[in-house]
Amino acid sequence: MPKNTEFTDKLRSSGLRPTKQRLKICEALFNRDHTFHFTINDLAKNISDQLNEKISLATVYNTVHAFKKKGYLKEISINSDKSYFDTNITNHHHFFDEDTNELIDCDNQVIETPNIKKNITGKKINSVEVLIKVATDNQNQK
Amino acid sequence: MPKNTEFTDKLRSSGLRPTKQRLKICEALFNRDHTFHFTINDLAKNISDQLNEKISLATVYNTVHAFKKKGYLKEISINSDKSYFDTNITNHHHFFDEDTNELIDCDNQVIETPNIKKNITGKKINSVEVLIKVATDNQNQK
DNA sequence: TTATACATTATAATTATTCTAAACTATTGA
DNA sequence: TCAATAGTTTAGAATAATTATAATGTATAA
Repeated sequence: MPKNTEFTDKLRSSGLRPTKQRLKICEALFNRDHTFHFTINDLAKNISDQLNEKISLATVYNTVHAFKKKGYLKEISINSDKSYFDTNITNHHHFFDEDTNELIDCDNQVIETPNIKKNITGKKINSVEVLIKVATDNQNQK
Repeated sequence: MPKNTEFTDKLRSSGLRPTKQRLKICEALFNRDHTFHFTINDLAKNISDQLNEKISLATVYNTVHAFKKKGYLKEISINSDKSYFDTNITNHHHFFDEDTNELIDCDNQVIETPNIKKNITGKKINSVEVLIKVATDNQNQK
């Protein structure tokens, strides 16, 4: 659980100015025991509700994308109507519960990262991710 | 390559009325040698340019979603700013070329479907899909 | 053939996201 | 310490994808 000076260092070390807003966003994202998933709206709401700070939505967008670029966040694509982000930046896989729209992390103990037998010529593999969609047994349409 | 009467049967058998528009959309989607990926805009444009038919965008949306619900199409989520659909409804995996934004199918010969060692209690696995992101070697930010 | 339930359509509404340009602020170095 | 300046924030406008609406049209069952 890093304190604010650690966030300041973290930001500075990656060339981002440690502004008040960015520090608040760091606090909301990284001052936690567990990693989690969020949408930009969730985050903005959380900051205004829990931390009692009003940060412009545009700034939250800017900052989240800046953090993603610096590798502090990952973007996840499950359904296309919203962007989800993940504070767990390790290589890991997901269960997606289609009943509840809940996204659950799981690691290589639960799902073995598959073997890639052939690659695209001249390209480097950046990530290999598995998405498992689950739902309760007795329902078959969305 | 089914002819229109086959599309009529296909639609009727799943409880969808074989309207002029739906048949045109079937033609655009399924009258092909290979499966492919598309956005709804692509499809609407293709129908108006290639097949010389103007179908309301709302109808294309309705129809694509109806086809998805019936299992004639799959939706793919790679990036969140657009919805992609796939006429290949078999269980398969994808390479995503981050340089060109191109999505490439690959089957179980190329990527072995991974073993799931633990599932969510009370849930049924609906799909297991692997997404491999690749890019040219000497570039590391988006 | 007609009634009706389902489809289509143009357009408006909504939603997520990005853009813009002005005001603000962290940093650098005089 | 104090500007200069380059990077940031902001509200609001703009854009783009998608969904809703409500009137018109059409496939189908009786």
